[in-house]
Amino acid sequence: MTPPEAPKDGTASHGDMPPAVSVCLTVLKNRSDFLAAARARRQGTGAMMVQARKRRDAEEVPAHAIRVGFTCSKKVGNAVARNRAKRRMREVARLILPTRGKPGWDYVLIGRKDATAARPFDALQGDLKYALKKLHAADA
RNA sequence: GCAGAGGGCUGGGCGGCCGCGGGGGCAACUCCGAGGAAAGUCCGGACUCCACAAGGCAACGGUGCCGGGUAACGCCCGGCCGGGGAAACCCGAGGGAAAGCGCCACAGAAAACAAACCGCUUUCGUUCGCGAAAGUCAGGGUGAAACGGUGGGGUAAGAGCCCACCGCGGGACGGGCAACCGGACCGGCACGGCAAGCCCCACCGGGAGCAAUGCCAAAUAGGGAUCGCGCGUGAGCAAUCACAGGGGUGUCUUGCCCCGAGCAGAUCCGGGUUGGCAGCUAGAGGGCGUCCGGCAACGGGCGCUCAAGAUGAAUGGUCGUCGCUGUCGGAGCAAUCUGACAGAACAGAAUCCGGCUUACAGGCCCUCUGCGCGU
Repeated sequence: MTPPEAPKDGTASHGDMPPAVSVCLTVLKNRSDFLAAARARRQGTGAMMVQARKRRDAEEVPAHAIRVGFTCSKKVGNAVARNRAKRRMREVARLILPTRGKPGWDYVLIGRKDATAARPFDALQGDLKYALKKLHAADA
């Protein structure tokens, strides 16, 4: 039931696209970045928790970059379950963040037991969009 | 066909769209990219560091029928013995109990070497209920286990006291590489079990691990406290050499190395980094075919072919379709056909190999045993 929707999603995103400069997504690797994000705003949804932080100018990261990290603790399940949850979140982030994310921000997506792996993909995308809207609104 | 036994394989296929990691390339692009257990981290190795080697002794840990295979093993194969099963086949920590110590609950008279509760027999006594002494272990009862079992002779009653058979112990000799098997003959029979209690014997084992280890870069510190060692002799202008001394691996011997007038050693406290590259994937390598040796595990030859290397950690996300299974509905005598919905396990490389163990939806194949049916 989704294939007709897929192109529509693509065209819709063209409108929102910010100037092409900022489309680079990088991955968070340092523990300190994760800790900083954890102290900032958070928004829970059905299938995941999203943390977002606007970086300070002093940090030595390109100002327009959008950075994203993924966390699945052992509570999510065994290695197979954790990997699957991370992959789905990574895919969702790849589709949504270049258009809906804000340059200069760090995002951390946290997986939930069963929910992250089982939620329909459309709904998972919706969750992230919703969370971003709430987080950005709270900042403004 | 039914019941049972053993072994092996597989672990959805195809196609869109969008991605990720690594190699090659200036680029376009192109090639490769999870498992049978990748798991538990239980054994065995390779590799690296701890400076290193030989022998003796001691300790600790492991292994434990025999032979073979292997780089090695606690693994695998073949065999032996014991036990279970009608059979195929399965199970067994399976060296030593006359080196020593220890233990053997409950029950029972008695649990390890000496003993006699009930009972049986004889003699004596008797208040005729029975009591005492002696003989005895066949019968009873207990137990996981009780001076071997059955029958006969024998006797006061009994007992390997004697005899036959079975069992047991020793055993010339024969077979086998061996575990072990057979066994003439001899012995009236003695010598209980537990070694997954200590132990003895044989064999094996140094420790730690890829966060090993090496290089580069940055940053911080060139900290503080306590303890301990040392200031030697000879030669030489000196570098240095020799000796004494100190230290080093459980210890000793032999040997070796380091220190040897400094800014070194140990412990604790405090602070900082926990980035990049190498190690890092081609090796006892996997697969297919074929030939040779071997009962087999396995070994050897030839030909072709294959190839993850990540590090907040790639190897995917999503959709369609086919196949499989189940439920419900429809058609059909039935096999079957068809529609809708649902389900599809255990599980994710982390230096690399050989094993073991554990988890696992569904499906497929081979061999053997017994019974039934047909020809």
